[in-house]
Amino acid sequence: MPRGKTTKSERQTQLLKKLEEEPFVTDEELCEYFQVSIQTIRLDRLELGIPELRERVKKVAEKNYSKVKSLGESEIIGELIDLHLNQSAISILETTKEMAFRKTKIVRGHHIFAMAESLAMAVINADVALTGIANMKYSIPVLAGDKLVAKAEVARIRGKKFFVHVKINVKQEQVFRGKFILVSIEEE
Amino acid sequence: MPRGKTTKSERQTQLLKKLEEEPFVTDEELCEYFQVSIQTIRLDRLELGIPELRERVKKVAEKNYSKVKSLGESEIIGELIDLHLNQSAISILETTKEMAFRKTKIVRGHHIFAMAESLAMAVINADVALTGIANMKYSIPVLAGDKLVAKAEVARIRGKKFFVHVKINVKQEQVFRGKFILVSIEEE
DNA sequence: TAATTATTAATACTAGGTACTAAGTACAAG
DNA sequence: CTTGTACTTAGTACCTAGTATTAATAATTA
Repeated sequence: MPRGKTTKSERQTQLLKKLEEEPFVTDEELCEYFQVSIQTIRLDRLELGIPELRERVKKVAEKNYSKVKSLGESEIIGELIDLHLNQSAISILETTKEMAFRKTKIVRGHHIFAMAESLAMAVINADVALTGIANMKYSIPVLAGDKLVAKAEVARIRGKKFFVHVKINVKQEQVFRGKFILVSIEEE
Repeated sequence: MPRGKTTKSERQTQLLKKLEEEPFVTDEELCEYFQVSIQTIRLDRLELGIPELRERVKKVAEKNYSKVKSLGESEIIGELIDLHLNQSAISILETTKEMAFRKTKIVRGHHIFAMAESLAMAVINADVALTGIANMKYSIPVLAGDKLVAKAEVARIRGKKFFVHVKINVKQEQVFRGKFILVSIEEE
């Protein structure tokens, strides 16, 4: 729905909004949408520092590509900063607003669970481990932007079963604790 | 490291591999890498049906953009197919290889947890709910491609606390069960 | 009305291509 | 040795979605 004529600043505000919703729009489509010439759109982009379509597409592609890659590569959520195999490990994770509910900015539980689970697996000296049973408790809600520090400790090893305790803190406060029983699967 | 001269089919095999690893490469960079003319690269791409750089970038961007959007919109993992508010709910989720470990094809625990958690939240008639405590048990590993069916039942409501039981099955076998205690947060 | 701001137009130039034609090179078969 | 075929390179015209710049016109404000 093309707008009727408005002021420059109004148009620029709407332009920003429009591109946030629909970033893959050409100048030509924009100038039809706003009922102005293509040069006006380009001046607006110049003033607002909005890059051209192809740059916008590239940015989205690169951001997501690297995300997918790093997740596939490491298979650990968060950054491993300390590791004593079969004993203990520490990882950190900076939470973002993408991990949280829009309304409350509370980080969704499965992100915290994923961090704990992957750290528990990392600390085990087995090629492949699988979560058997997890008993866990969330204490305080985590907000987007909080920096999580996870500590894993191997409590007991019994054959193929590993008992790992994971605690996650924000600053000095514990926000999660869980007991994982991991079962190693050996290669045939 | 530019290759020494090889055959056409060898080069094309390597080209496919190269672009899978590094999809954001121009023909010019490729022709230097393979030590052939730019036209050869273009003929190769034509024969192999590989689109131009800008199309490749666009594809990656669109794929990931829509993924982020759909995840943000629904905030439920899996497809909700039945819902009796404050009583029970059913959702289904087709697992993919992206959710699994590369080596074993076993689906990572947090995806199963996320499905259960979000279904538990969906069944509650509260604007925003937060996982308090979750006690859970995985029984059988889930393999990439398995179709998960989750059933949630509200066991008890006590003030702001909701006790929800979630069971996830693959065909007739239970692969997960968990008890969630959700706490509703009211608006001020 | 004059000055200022906003908009439109026009032109030259760019990257990273497509599509096409033509010519050159390598190598094995006759 | 020459011919045929596959492969490779070169060159041209054209495309999209722009940038950067200059100039002219329209709208607003002092």
